[in-house]
Amino acid sequence: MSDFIGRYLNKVDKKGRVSVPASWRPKLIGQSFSGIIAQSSLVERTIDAFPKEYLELLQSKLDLNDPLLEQNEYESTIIFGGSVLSFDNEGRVVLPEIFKTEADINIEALFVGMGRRFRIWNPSNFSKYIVKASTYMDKRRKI
Amino acid sequence: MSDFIGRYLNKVDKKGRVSVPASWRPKLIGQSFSGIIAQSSLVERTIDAFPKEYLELLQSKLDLNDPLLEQNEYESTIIFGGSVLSFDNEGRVVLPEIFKTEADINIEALFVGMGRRFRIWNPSNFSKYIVKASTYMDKRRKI
DNA sequence: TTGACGCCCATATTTTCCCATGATATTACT
DNA sequence: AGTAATATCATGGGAAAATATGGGCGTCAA
Repeated sequence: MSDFIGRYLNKVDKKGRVSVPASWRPKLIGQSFSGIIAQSSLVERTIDAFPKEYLELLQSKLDLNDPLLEQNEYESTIIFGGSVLSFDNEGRVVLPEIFKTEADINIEALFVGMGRRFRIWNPSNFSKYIVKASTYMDKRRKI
Repeated sequence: MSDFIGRYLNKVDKKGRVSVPASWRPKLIGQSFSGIIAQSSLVERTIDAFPKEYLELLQSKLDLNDPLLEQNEYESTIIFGGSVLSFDNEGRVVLPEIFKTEADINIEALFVGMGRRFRIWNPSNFSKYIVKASTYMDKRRKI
């Protein structure tokens, strides 16, 4: 049901490789492609990541809005800041340079589950974020 | 209805393992996963824990919303960004390092039932909490 | 020819599995 | 009832398996 749960801290080696949590891999392995779709988050300093199927889900939503853009939208999602990162034999992906700078990930990468997708964080950026998120949720609870 | 009732004090061994109270285990065993979902409490110095089913309930609620909404972002990070702790053959779980520091649980773990969920406390923190809570209730009664 | 990348192998570390022990509670039997 | 046999559970530790990590080498392309 929920694909990505939990929090995993892994190291980024000098080649830029990082292990994707083993328990998540089965959900990222398809017949056409094994790996993740990633893009710099538009709202936070982090990488948004998800399986290819999730992209297709988003796509079909967009299609409802404007069927004529079908082809365009799909491609633009990938081309603008989106990357296809495929696994090596050990279940790692290579983080492109742009993510390392935009999300500030160099030594350690924190994988954080969000249900249908996940994020990859610089651990200290995540600490700040979690404070923000908690505060928000706390306020909400009290309404 | 109320799944988790009672208090149990168990030991944490040097590997970080702790037995989950045997009487609770049946409620934490599913066909795909056996164990608990845990997260640092936002409001107290303790661990909040619950069955995975509870998560799936939340997921189906979230699915009704637009996956791109920011509100979802905070929610799903809090909810799914916790930890997945699965049972070993003896019904124990391993407490990740982060809990040991954030909830201050190292030698003993006190399991406290809260109905649908339960909490795992450092026993002395729980004592303080109880004092605080009862004082609060006491004041309220006098109003 | 340098570097990025895919592929392969080696090792370290972590996690899981399996079995043993002791304590406590439960049941059976006389 | 009193005592012995049995079951349940918490706990501990060693061994095996899985995972994360690090590095080498050949290929391809700029």
